[in-house]
Amino acid sequence: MTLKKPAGSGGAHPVERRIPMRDFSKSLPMSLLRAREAVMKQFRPSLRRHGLTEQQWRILRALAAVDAIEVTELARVAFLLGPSLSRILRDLEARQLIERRTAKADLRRGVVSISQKGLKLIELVAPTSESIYAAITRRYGAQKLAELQNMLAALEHSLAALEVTDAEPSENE
Amino acid sequence: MTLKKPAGSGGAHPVERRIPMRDFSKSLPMSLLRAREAVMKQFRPSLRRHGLTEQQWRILRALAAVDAIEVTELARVAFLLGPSLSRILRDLEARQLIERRTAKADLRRGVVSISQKGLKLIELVAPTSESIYAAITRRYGAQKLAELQNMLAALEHSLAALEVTDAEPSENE
DNA sequence: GGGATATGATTAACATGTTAAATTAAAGCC
DNA sequence: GGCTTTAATTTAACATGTTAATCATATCCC
Repeated sequence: MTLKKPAGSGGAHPVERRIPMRDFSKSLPMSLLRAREAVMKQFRPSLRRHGLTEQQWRILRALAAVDAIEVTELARVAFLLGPSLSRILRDLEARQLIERRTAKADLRRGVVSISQKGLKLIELVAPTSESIYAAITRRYGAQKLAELQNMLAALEHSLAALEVTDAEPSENE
Repeated sequence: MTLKKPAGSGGAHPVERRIPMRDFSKSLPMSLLRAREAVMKQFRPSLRRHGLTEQQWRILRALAAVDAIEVTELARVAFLLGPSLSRILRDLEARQLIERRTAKADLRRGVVSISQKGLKLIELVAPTSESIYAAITRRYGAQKLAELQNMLAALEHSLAALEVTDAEPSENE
């Protein structure tokens, strides 16, 4: 709280503050960030024990749900940018958790699938993961959780319409 | 969609799939991640035009609201881990957007404040930022937005109780 | 069918996330 | 008062986020 000035406590020139702006910590991006971090904090230790990062786990899970998938589509599903995905796939392939080939019809496209070893790893991690998810659901309430996810989806949908409203007001080039 | 196998299309051994798990893309972490990304996508172009990242902007905003603040407290408020904050403060100081000193009472503690130059930058960015936030609020609905934030805060609070329920079920000791 | 253009994927470069280790200063203890 | 322990911050090391550039292949189009 303390809003007093040090009154010449360091030699540097103290500054007048107070620019009218929304309370920073209550902004929507911060609310979403904190909420997500609170959730992921529950999962990370278990993933880490199995040598997986959050993103690697997302990829393996996405792959476990299909027979094979193209890299671009995988990026969309796992919500990763191309460069991140590219690096992670390189590592997962080196660990033999996934397998890759190229599409016969279009040599530019890569096709990825999970390996037997990858499936075994998923089977090892999934029970704990599901258990944590269940605990969260119990704690917060299944009903409320569903409602929250609806509201999040609605938010996403709302903003898809705006889409990068570019251009500065005062910076006429 | 297509769930058929390539039937010997690459030489590698195709794999039996289907491990029973929640639909990955509908998980809470993914919902929160996508929602946040949809929001930040609106802000990033403007910040970028002013040479700021999302995190740098968080720090400057936090600093603009106080006269001075200790590094640890700043990390808490801006929701950044120590190492990230340490690097960013180094850069912001080099750009003369902030000023640092050490607490007289405890030489371990760093004290940070925003500079005049930093304040000017904030004044330059804030209008666009506020305008974007207003547009989001209009689009989604102020009422709904408030409710969403309440639910996010409640989620955070719920999970604070759980706090890292460690220990694997099948990995005794 | 060959050159311009577009697309899928990767690489490059820099910023941050994440955990562990190192560094420096305080506090506690005897 | 010196020694151990604790605390604040930074550094180290590696993984990912983010944008731009590169590379290879496809597609267009004349």
